[in-house]
Amino acid sequence: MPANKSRSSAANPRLAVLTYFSAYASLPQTEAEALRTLIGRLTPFAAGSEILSAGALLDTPWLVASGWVCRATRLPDGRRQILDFYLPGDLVAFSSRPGAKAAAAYISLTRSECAPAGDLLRNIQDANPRWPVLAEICRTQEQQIEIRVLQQIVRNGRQTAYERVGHLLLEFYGRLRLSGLAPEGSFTLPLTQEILAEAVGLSTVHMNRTMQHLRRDKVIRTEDGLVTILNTPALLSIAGRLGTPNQPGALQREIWATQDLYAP
Amino acid sequence: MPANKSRSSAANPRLAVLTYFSAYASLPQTEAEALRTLIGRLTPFAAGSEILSAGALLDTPWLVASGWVCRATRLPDGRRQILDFYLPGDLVAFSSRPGAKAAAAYISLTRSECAPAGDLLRNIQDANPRWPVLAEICRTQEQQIEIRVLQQIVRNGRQTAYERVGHLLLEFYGRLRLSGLAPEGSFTLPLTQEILAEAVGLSTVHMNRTMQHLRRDKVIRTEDGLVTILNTPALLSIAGRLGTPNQPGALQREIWATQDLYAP
DNA sequence: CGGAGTGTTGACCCCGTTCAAATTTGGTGG
DNA sequence: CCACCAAATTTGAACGGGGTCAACACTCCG
Repeated sequence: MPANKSRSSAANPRLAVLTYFSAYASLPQTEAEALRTLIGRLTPFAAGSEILSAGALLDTPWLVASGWVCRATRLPDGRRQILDFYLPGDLVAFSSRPGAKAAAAYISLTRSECAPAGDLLRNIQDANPRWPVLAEICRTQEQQIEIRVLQQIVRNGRQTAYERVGHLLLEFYGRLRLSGLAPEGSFTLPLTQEILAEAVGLSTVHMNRTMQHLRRDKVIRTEDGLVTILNTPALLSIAGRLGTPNQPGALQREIWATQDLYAP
Repeated sequence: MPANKSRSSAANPRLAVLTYFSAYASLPQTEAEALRTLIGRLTPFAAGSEILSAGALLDTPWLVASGWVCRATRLPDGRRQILDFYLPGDLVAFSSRPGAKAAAAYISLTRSECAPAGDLLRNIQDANPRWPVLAEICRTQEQQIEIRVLQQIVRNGRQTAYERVGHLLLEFYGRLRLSGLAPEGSFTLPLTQEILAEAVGLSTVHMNRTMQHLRRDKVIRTEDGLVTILNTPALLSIAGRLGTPNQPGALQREIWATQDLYAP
């Protein structure tokens, strides 16, 4: 197949951030401008490079403008566990808790561009923040990170390979949609299957077979680096086991209900 | 065997809290007294009762004085994943982030006694806290919770059953030692194997077999509800795969090094 | 053209699940 | 103190999900 490598939406890496932030709340003039200056100067990171190492003070946060970043831990025997992902619009190494330290290393999985977000950190730590809406968004992001981390536990602890991969793809889709990076049910996935496997606790080989399984079931399609979701209800059901409504009420509020998690 | 059921160190449930807190920092007079008043009035929770439900505002934190508490999520098909544990001395439903919501339900696994810790929350949210040392300890606890949650991901994602159980027991041991509840290498484990399995992502049956395995290898001993660690180096090696030093340097700082995590 | 990185496939096997049933433990009331 | 029952632990047998170890194909790049 010929090179259709519009691999990144690199047209304007800043657009994703703006779309993402205004998906959460409409920014007043001042704050929109503050955000735009913030992402005015971007720092590039090479694929595989460490943005912040484990144990470091979380006093130099970043805002991802393009590329994919993660938090990861390595076991003594060399195996790696990816803990969570940071996509364009996300805050990296950001903690409003003063004196907080990185519990794991932050690593840029692809080439990426990030903006130093120290201003956002200082803004949120102030009792009367200059940019209240931005502060609110930062707080929401911190909450979302916690939810994602807990979901990662459930994924790795209680779900089958098929369900894990489905849930992860759904997470990516839902998040990228907020920043306009997943138009028409498809998004660019610039990660190797090995990396996906490291996130979801599978071997590379089985990761590959599981994706094939999802393709065979016509739930997704993949071409080049593009993932297209063909059957959203099916994917939802796979990700959340919602196909089997055994327990009647009272469970919708649980975090495990994936549906409206990314629709603020 | 005759009833040797000194099941709980219920002699004085407050002692554990005090031991625990002074393990982190020596409290000045005022703060020690503040802590003692705080745990003056304890609220009992029944085994299995919900302390705070998922989605609720985290504005009513608790301090565990006795018993075991956890955070847990239930999947639509009824299976449960335990996310993390809270032992005597630990803060439950505590978040310094204003407006934070419970990402999962808090549940008392055993009968427990907790002290309302709203004062500690207000103390830490103040820019100039009345009790600086207590504030520091609360912050440390928040950091520890994050580390534990990430470790839980690695456990469920990358470790075998044998390693998971070993690591979890080691975590319990290390934490209980800080509050004086694990004298002479043994501690009371008031949880059923089903609950342990729900934490570590195993079936109840296999949880049972794995504990037998650990006993057979003379790593631990269990009698009644008491767990005794017979071979600490072996347990450390199992928990952290430290038996195979494949990767030379630079990894000690990773959070996965379990050794000194609970020796502040 | 060669080599590294990634995706794909096949064969084999073991770790952990599932489903039962048996056994032990603990609690409760007679 | 014993009978009784529910909960928890333990055991067995059979199955299958996922890991491991190869080899191979493809693309990208120097």
